[in-house]
Amino acid sequence: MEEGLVVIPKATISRLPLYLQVLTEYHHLGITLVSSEEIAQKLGITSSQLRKDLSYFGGLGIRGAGYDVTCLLEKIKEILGMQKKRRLAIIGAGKMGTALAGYHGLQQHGLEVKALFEIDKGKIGTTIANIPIYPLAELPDQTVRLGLEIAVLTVPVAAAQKVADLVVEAGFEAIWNFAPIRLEVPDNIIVQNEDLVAGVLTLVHHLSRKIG
Amino acid sequence: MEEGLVVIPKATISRLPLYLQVLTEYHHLGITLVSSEEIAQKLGITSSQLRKDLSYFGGLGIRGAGYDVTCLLEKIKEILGMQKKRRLAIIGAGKMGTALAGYHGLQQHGLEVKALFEIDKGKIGTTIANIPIYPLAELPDQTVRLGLEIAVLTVPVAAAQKVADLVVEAGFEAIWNFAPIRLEVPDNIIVQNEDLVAGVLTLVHHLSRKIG
DNA sequence: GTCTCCTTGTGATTAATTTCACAATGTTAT
DNA sequence: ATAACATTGTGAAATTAATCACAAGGAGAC
Repeated sequence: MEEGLVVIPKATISRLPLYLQVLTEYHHLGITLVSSEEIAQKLGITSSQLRKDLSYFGGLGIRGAGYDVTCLLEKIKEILGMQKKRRLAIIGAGKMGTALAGYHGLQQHGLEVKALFEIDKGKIGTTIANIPIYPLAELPDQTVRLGLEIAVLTVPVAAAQKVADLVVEAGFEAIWNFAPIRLEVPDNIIVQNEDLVAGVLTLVHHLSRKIG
Repeated sequence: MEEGLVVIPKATISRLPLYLQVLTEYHHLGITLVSSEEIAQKLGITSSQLRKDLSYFGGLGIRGAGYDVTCLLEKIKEILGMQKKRRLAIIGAGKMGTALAGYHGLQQHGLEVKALFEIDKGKIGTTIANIPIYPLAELPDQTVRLGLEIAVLTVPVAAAQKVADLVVEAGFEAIWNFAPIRLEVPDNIIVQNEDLVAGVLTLVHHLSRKIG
């Protein structure tokens, strides 16, 4: 299985964060070796799917034994591009912005929240979780000065498109969008939509099939 | 296309919340009729995919004209099981729990947050966004009293499995889990994982392919 | 009413993904 | 060193999903 020649299925990439999650758990428990069957059961998938997924990245396992947890963790981090630290800015210091600013999970995965941006004058100049809050007008300057790459949009839906335009203008490479709207941005800007409502509606759909 | 006989693809179901999102947008703009091509462009999918998806639910469109926005919205809400209101409880009144308690998007989709649960004595007895905070010990009683159905888990990862056990014990039907861990629960309990880290890591992967 | 135009709905086709089944190959015990 | 065993890695088969292409049918003009 030579890398570069083979295209890696989107479906495989989408599962890598899950693998990262359970492997991190095993790592914390001090487990060094794990079989595809164990991981698969934990995730509710088949072991052959896990093995097929991992096979795209070369022979990572040890036949007869399983996978080395540390080794596999490193490999997945590499594939996901997590070796390099990324600098984020949160746009919108409301409830959700505040929650994300204080979320340790980001830091733990190499994601550094360097700045918050707001229009509310009362918040500007203060900090949240030691992260300074700047006026939105400073977005272009601070983007360059701090080397910001990813913009986290936690603004009201009515403002989201306008803020997205500013973010693109300021030179961000990617947007992590929490507003329930499809943003229109140039093709070279990466957008990841984090639609919480979509998630819970999937749950509601299953629930209504279960209990009516 | 007779309903009941045909199985609806999972992929189709997973797109319904997106359709709901853009249709709601059109509805607010006062647009009453929309073509599959318009919706598809907004979502970055093909119009034939949209039409195929909708075809599973019967002839919802008007040939030569498009789809009636209001009518289609109603139908999608029905399919997703959104007609009935659902009662939620947020377990963990930290930053994320607070953010969700004040999030209007839930209310707008028929999801009523009736209670928060905490172990921190300082928070118990107070309210967040007019929602009372109860001690975790009252979970079983309040679940019955308030008719709670969906538990939103916004507790630290170290506590998540234990809290999930309590939630199942208390009689909840479903769990919306924000902790980055795969919960082990009985088969009849619905779990929807909302792993924010997974979302942003997908973004990081794309970013590292783009700029290294 | 008829003709033209437009957009849906869908069978057929192609592509993507998952599962199967087993050969390959490493581990462990003796 | 050899045998018995366990688990990976992977072609082939099966399943699921997306796309194509066009017939069906409703809207609007005149």
